[in-house]
Order: sequence, then structure tokens, then C-alpha cells
Amino acid sequence: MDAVFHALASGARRDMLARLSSGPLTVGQLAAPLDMSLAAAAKHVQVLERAGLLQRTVDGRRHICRLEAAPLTSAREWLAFYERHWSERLDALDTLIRATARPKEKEQ
Amino acid sequence: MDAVFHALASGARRDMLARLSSGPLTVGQLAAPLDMSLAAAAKHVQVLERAGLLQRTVDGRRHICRLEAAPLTSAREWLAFYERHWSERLDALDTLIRATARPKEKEQ
DNA sequence: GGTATCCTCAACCATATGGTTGAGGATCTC
DNA sequence: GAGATCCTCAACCATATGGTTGAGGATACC
Repeated sequence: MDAVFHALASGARRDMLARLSSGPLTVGQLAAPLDMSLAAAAKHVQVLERAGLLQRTVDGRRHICRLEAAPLTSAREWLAFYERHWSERLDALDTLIRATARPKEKEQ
Repeated sequence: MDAVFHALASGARRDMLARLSSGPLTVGQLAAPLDMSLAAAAKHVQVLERAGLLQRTVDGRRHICRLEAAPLTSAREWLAFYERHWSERLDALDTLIRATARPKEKEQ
């Protein structure tokens, strides 16, 4: 989980994942639009790979990368859980506001 | 977005958010169960605060912290988008497998 | 007023991170 | 075989991160 969130905490890496969602790309293709050296981009690919978000297959001298979205599920579930708590809390607040507002309406 | 994912990329900070989902806590209460100094835990609180995931109000000498789950929404939406791509891709693969499997059944 | 409590702040340290460059292995192309 | 291409690796550097300790400000308590 640490690894997944850490991998996502970089715009460059999220950009890579975004482009991979349209289909497999080589390391060079992933690196091209980024404003950094190939070696630096390759390190980002490694981070994604270690987080399980990217799978690599070697095809001759090219390394083909494809998105592996499975680890995103547990991350999304974690987020959804606390988001739910939050909206429940908002609902409770809403109920409270309505409950305290009603009597005042009667007073007026 | 960077800040949110970075804040979530630490077990200690996710633990803080988890306990905050049950209600407000002071910095001291957040720090207590963690195996580190108060000052170190207070730094984690700062990271959560800067990511907008935690709101602080000062009550005398105590600092009351409450969960602010709104930034989680955009993070979850980002994840859900790529998860969707992934399941669509799985569906496409499933369709492909069924399409190629049918003729073979006829051959047998 | 004196002391305990809660917390921040600053200084410091070790290590991790994110970038660079240069060298080179493996593969394709001619 | 020669050269270009794709990529990794190692070394290096600057800065960020995550922890520590010690000092101290503000507040609460007796």
C-alpha cells in the first residue's frame, strides 16, 4: 500500500500510467514527453514496477510496459471507506441542522 | 494531488486518518499509539494538514484535529478512472477469449 | 506564583529521493 | 563487421524526508 501511494505521488508517474491506459509503451516512449533524461524516466518506471502498477516484458532491445491496474483496487477501496465515513458525517450534520432548525421555524 | 498521495504513502499517517474517522483527536492522542516521539508525530500531522486532509483548531494548549476527507474524492476519482479502463480491458479480453473459443468448440 | 502539561520550533543526523553524466550490454540494421 | 538504437547500470550530487534531542511558549492546575 505504501508503495502504491508513493508511486502515485508524482505527476510524472501518474502521467506514465495515464498514457499506458491507452495501450503498451516502451520505456523510451514513456520517457519522451517528460522533461528529463532517459535514465531518470527509467527510474520512475522502476518505481511503478516495484509498486506492481506496471508490468514489463523484454522484446529484443526494447522493454514493453503495460498497465497493471489491480493494485489500484485496494487503494481505491481504502479511499472509498474514509470518503464514506465523511459523507455519513455530513448526513449526520445535515440531520442535526434540520432538527435544530425546525423548532426555530415554529418560534417565528 | 501530489500532496494527497504523498500524505497517504505512510502507514503512520493512514493510521492517523483512520482514527480520526471516529472523531476529533488532539495531536497528543494521535501521537500516543505510534512508536516515535511527539515531535515526529507532529510532523506527520503537518503533512496531513498541508495536504488538506486534516483541519486543526487550537483549544487552549491543545490542538484539536479533525478529518477533512474532501481531497480524498479527487484522488479516488483518479484511481477509479484507471480501474475502469482496466476492467474494460478485462472485458474486452474476455470477449476475445469467448470469440476465439467458440469456433474451436465447433471443430471438436 | 510555581509547576505540570501540550505542543511547536530549531538544530542536527542518517538515509532516501530525484536528477545528472558517462560507460557499456544487447539488439537491430545496413 | 560496423554503427546506430534502446536501455540498464554505477557513480555522483543536491535536496527532501523522517527521525532524534533540547529549549521554550502558552495554558491549566494547585
